[in-house]
Amino acid sequence: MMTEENKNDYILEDQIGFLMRLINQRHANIFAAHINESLTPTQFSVLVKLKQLGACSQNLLGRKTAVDVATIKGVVERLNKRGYIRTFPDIKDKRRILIELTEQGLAVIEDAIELGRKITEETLKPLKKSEQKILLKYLKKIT
Amino acid sequence: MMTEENKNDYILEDQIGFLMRLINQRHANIFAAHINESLTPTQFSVLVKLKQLGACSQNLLGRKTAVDVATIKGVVERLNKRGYIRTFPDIKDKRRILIELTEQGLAVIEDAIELGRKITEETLKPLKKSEQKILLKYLKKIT
DNA sequence: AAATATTTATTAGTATACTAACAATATATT
DNA sequence: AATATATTGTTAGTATACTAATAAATATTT
Repeated sequence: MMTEENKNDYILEDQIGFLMRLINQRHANIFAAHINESLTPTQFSVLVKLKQLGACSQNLLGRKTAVDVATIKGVVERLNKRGYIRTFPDIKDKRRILIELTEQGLAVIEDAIELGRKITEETLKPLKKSEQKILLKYLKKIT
Repeated sequence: MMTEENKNDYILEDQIGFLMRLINQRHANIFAAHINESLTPTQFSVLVKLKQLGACSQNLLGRKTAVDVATIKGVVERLNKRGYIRTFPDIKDKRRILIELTEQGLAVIEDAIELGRKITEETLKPLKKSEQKILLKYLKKIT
């Protein structure tokens, strides 16, 4: 039987979902403080992946960065408008829009990646190196 | 000096920020699968905290749930429209709007909390109980 | 008491993040 | 070849989540 005590022991601050939201907020702050070119974390991820993949479809880019099809459209639109990427039609598949980094986009993301290392480092700073490894290992398991 | 290899070893999938986004997505899916009353995680947090605090200002409620002032307004508006909370003016401080759970809201959140336990459990399921404790401990440290 | 600063709530604007419905194209099946 | 299925991209709608500017009320300082 459920006692009064049991009923009241739901501590919001101990729940993984709530904790993740707090950490996301802290990470977003650290991110914004480091990144000069005012990229969002999502835009950063998309540019990193685009550098790694080379020219690819909007759809694939979204899948590789875990950005859904409706969201990737706006992200690509804004990065395009700012001159970091360009788009062109795929001749072999008329459904597709191909996307690639511009020279400027490449320069921006190469700089940003170096800042990205610092962002990760600062986010994990409260933990020892050994603890950081364990944390990342466990986080990957619940992905 | 930075070698070619060093330059290319930025693995997006190993970064805390990217991992958190993936886990948030998985958690949101688990959350939506369990919660009947179609609450969002944010709405859930707000109702849990409101139950715990009792009547309080919109501003305090936002601070206690880490929802900023601009966002809490919409959250409160929607919960109000659905009849889960009611608002009334604070006589002692005319700036404030006080908020409290309705009977319906209390019933909804009491049910939802039981589901919340299962949501946390399922999110952490890939880890052993001992690993879960360590993960939460480390996550709290980087909050 | 008057001036200053802080707190609370609102509004407008931007950027994710998702669902659902849709159209166009490509692929697989019969 | 014709039909059915799957993929790609777009659009509309909802809900966070944030910044910055504003207004009203309260608290603090002088």
